[in-house]
Amino acid sequence: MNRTEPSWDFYRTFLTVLQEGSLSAAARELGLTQPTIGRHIDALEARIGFQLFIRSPQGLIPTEAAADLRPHAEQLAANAAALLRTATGQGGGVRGTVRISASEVIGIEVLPPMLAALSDRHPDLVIELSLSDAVEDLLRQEADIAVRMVEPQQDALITRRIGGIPLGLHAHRRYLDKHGIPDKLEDLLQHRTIGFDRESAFVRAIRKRVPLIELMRPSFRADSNLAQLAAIRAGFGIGVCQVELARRDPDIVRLFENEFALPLETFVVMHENLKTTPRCRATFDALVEGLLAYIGR
Amino acid sequence: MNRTEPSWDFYRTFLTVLQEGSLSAAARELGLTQPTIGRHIDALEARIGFQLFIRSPQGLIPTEAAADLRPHAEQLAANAAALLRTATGQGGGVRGTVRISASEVIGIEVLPPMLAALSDRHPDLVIELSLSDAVEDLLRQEADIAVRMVEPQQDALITRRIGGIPLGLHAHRRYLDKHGIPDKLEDLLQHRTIGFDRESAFVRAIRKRVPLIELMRPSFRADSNLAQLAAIRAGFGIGVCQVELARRDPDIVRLFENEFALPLETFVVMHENLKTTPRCRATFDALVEGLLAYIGR
DNA sequence: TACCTGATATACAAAAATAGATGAACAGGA
DNA sequence: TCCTGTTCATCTATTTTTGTATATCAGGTA
Repeated sequence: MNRTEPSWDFYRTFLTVLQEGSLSAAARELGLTQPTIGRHIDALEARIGFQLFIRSPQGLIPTEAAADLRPHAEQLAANAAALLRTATGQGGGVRGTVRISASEVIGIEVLPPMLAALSDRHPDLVIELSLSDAVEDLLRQEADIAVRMVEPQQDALITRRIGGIPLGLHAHRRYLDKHGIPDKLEDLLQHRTIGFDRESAFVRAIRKRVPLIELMRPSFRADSNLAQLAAIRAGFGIGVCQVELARRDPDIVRLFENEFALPLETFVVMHENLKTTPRCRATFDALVEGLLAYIGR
Repeated sequence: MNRTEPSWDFYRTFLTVLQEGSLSAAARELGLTQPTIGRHIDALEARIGFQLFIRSPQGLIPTEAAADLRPHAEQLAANAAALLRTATGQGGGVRGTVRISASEVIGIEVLPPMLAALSDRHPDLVIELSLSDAVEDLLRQEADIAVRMVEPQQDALITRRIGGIPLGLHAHRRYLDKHGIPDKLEDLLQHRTIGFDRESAFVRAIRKRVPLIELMRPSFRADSNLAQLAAIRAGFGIGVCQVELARRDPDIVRLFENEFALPLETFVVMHENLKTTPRCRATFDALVEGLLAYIGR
């Protein structure tokens, strides 16, 4: 076995081949050629002493060893991207790329106006939006700033609590005209409801507060809150969404305003390392300010 | 500004120059030549559009921009190293390099026999020991497995609680012969004591349990528990150390066995990604078993 | 079956990166 | 003051890497 460290570029090539599934596709992605990519993989395999891919005329099939290495390579790529972001953000003033992670609903329904205003104030700022709920994003540097619904535990993260975004039960007037307005919470069992596909921490929290949910059999299940919101807007049935978003559509009616109210705790989070970089500082402050205004403080 | 991503090797070169302080030294470190290193830095600077170093005949002085990029580059290096570790550990069976992080005392006084036994069982296993108390190590992949005194909060970490390592007040017989054995806890105020230099979470925990400590003015202060242990062994005065370590030296006497006993909670921690890799699994298990035996279960 | 499109592997030429040698600038010590 | 050891910058030859062109193979489709 060789003693020298392989070129870090080989790792990038390796990851791209994993992602693309073939030497040729990776070559297109990286702006290199297929023989070059092939040589990189050959060199890496020679160095670590194991085969990473089984070559076939249809492409490259990753071996188990390659799969084990994949998370490391992905993290390497995330770090390299983060480094490049801070590098291009250098030079004083708010400039460069800031990468924000938020849930789908927040990222699509809530943030855009705030980000537009931010962009107006800082023309040199490039905003990337990553829609994801994974809390790990920040630590793995896949994002600079995150809007999260659970409070992060890590010391290395700077967290600003925004408060609770009010959630409520809603349905479109079209649905209610057809199926009637439920009178008591128990009536919900007779209605078409919109619920979650998989069990998540958030769902468990709802269940705890409103045990009735346990009994409901949603006719429409989706993990994506955005899809649920779309289903409500389409008059599919009764579901949970942000009160503020529902209010935007005059045809959406809030149900059981007194019986069902769930505040969705919200936090803006940033990695400590980034607190001095102007672009992150400015974005962080803008998000905090915008979200505070959004929940009506 | 260029659009293409720089070679990841440039990041490695950049970090090495930061660490070594000169192009020439970095070249020696990396097994390359000084002109090559210089070209790498030039290319990186051209790409990001900022000067990273001020060249001088004494070496390269990093600019502020370079300092901002440093943590990212360091993490990149840690990830690359982690990737290479798992890569060399491939192939079934316990082989490759495992990197363990532990506090100084644990790493020097407690772990070595366990690690020796582990190494006997698995001759192909290479063990790296990193002495540090930083909890972040695992997430940043600077270590595969850690022995920690605080329970980690992260979901991504696999944690095994070992139990409390008993701590106690100790002094060397030589000291006691000269200065007398304190009769009551209050007498400690008249003695030479060994304490911490800086305030840490651990120190605060001790203070809470034994308020008397608050009043003590240690004549010997060190953050390093190892240095404190050495001071006790040298007969400097009265200090806190692991009961088990003190027992090894027949001339060290435990004081106030009933009045002062502090269990030091201990955990073995591993990143979830590594739980299937044989070398980490075997090391994790060996550490858990060894430490359980150490605290006498 | 013939043909087209995708894939990898190989041979050779072009391009790029590297090493080596040399010069100039600076710091420290005799 | 001069010598020595360090640094970085520059120029050129060489090595390495990459790209181009081509061969080969597998799987659809007319």
